[in-house]
Amino acid sequence: MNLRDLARIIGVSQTTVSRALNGYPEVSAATRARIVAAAREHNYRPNTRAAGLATGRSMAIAHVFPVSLKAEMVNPIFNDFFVGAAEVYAERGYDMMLSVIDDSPGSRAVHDLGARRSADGIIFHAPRNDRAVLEQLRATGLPFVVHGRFADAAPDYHWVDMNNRRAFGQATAFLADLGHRRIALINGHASMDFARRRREGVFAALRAAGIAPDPDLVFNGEMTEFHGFEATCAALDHADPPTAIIVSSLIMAMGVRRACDARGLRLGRDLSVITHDDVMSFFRNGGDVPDFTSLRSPIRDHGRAAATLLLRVIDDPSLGPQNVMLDAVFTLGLSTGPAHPLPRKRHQG
Amino acid sequence: MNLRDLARIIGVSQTTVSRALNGYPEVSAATRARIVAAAREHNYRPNTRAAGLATGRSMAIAHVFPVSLKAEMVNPIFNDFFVGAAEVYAERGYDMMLSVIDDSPGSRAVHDLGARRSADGIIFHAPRNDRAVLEQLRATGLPFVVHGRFADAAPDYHWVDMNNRRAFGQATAFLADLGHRRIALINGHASMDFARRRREGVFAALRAAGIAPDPDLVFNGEMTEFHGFEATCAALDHADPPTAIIVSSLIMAMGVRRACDARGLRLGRDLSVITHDDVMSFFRNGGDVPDFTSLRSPIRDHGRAAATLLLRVIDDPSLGPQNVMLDAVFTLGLSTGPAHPLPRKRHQG
DNA sequence: CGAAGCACTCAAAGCGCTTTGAAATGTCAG
DNA sequence: CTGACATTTCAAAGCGCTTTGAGTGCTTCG
Repeated sequence: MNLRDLARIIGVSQTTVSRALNGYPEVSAATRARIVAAAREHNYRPNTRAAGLATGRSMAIAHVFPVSLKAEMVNPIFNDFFVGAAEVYAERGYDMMLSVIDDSPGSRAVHDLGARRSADGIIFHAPRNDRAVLEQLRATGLPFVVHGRFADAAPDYHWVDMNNRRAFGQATAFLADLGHRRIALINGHASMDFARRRREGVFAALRAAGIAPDPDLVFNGEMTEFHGFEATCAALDHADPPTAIIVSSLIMAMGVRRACDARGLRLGRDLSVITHDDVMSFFRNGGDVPDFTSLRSPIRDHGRAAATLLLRVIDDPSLGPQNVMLDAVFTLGLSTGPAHPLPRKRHQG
Repeated sequence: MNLRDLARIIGVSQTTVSRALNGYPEVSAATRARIVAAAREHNYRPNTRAAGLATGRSMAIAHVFPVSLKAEMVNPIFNDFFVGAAEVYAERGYDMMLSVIDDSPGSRAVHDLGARRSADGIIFHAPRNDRAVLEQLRATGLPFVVHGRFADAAPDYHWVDMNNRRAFGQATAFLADLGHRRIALINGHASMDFARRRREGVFAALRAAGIAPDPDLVFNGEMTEFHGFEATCAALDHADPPTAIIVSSLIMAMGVRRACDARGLRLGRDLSVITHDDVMSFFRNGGDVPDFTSLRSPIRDHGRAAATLLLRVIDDPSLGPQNVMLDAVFTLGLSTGPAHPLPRKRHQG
């Protein structure tokens, strides 16, 4: 059932049907009602591709992951992000596309995204410290919103991010106030922008507290439970082990907990842990009282914010660079307490 | 840069350019080389919508989640599934769309998916025991592959699923052989088809071992760490508690482990646990030796299998119903051992 | 009463591509 | 040299929609 057939059945022109269904005013109420009824009866839906070709808009948003970070796409935070974004799109009739694209220097993949015109806008995920991609994005001519930020690039593009520096600085200061002097950071890959900002936040707060940051206590790696476990073991095996650990995700924190269990350490007493918590639907940080003291930043809100911003920019391309900075909420749980130095390792003492 | 401009620049007709770029044989090698070079030089990419309108194919696949199971979309297994499917699509030039659609009885959302023609095929996720949706899918006229199965419907549609009955029966038999008589099952929502099949597998194997299934030991709920934790607590509080637990996902198993830790029980000695393991990138089941005895079924393979099947069906719509049944691999870990009845609860003894 | 204005409707052009059917060119046997 | 045939190229139609510019039939006003 297409527009022509429907118009023929009703006995009016295609123009009138199109106008009636798209809410234009030049159609009498009676005609409109007749057309709407017929469209419903015949289950008519405009062909997306044809409408897109005619209007120049495809009513789809591309969510793009650089292939260099394909591993990131399996990060479950994106599910909540997607759900948040999808809610916004659904209200406005947009479809959502997922693309893993080659972002290496010689690649045309980002450019093609624009040239092929299959989406009206881009949400770019998980930027590394590589601003070349930013130029590629600009060259597409499509509006885009970056989830996260490019390091060392002027913030003259649209982005949605959390305030990593502030959140991790706050956590560090809190631990320092509790008397902790040896504070480890279990972080994502060093090439990720958020990881860099988080480390900076921790280091700055350490210095402010008169503590010299120790690079040995920073552990970079994939944001997996396994990495959380291994990094914790490594930290505890250090000659001068930490009494507190700041963790970049709840999933890694579960690995931290497992490592503590394995060594008979109790969270909040033998070892203080603060974790960033994306507040994903699939992981709850304990029940009424959170297990972990945490920096909460609901990732679904990030998805909503990014999608909302992108649609705004699509509606009004003249808009100057829009930056949305979401603050994490510091939430006290059971995993932190005053510093109790761990017994030195046996071979040390 | 569009086809017309490009053709004008090169000095040939649009037809020739189109044919040259799409690999048709009616173009001389010399002309083709000239055209390909020019296309590359001018960064030409065909407009997806226009090509789609002309060919009737949109080169996109829709991954559909019923809104009644929006909660399911945040299940991290889908990330690995997406990545697997995306790999297949990338090879063939397909885009991937994500849709959460209203699958309630009166809704036209599934129908619209077909009528709007924005995708060439559908992968339908996480079916409930509701075959009305199956009819809606058929009515779209689009090829579709179901990830999972509809209960109580003839398998006369394309699906990809794991052999839930067999896997969970195998796990149950294994535990029974170790002397366990009280075996609990921590499962997904009862309305999910896979949950039903898994329970059937467990019950059948119990009966085969001469054990009467106890519905009290079946716990349905969301596949979250939290549900794993709570169900384990509930199971252990039972008057006649289980000595073994079969768990439907590794994430829930992490909740089981947490509950054991909280009660001072050791996995594999005080309580045997077998978990289904989707082998997601984000969770590793221990290191070289798996922590949990598990039924492994790499979800990325499911994604690849479903996408491959769908493209096959798109290429050849006359294909009869194709069913891909993936078997889980039973992997021995450290979480199982011979039955040791737990001490009865105090108020009982 | 005729011109002007209004409300409504329509035919046709165009979005950028693919594909059909025809034309131009080249090749070769007779 | 001609006709038959293969090769290469092209103009034009069409995919299903939106939108422009042009009507059509009424009402209203000078």
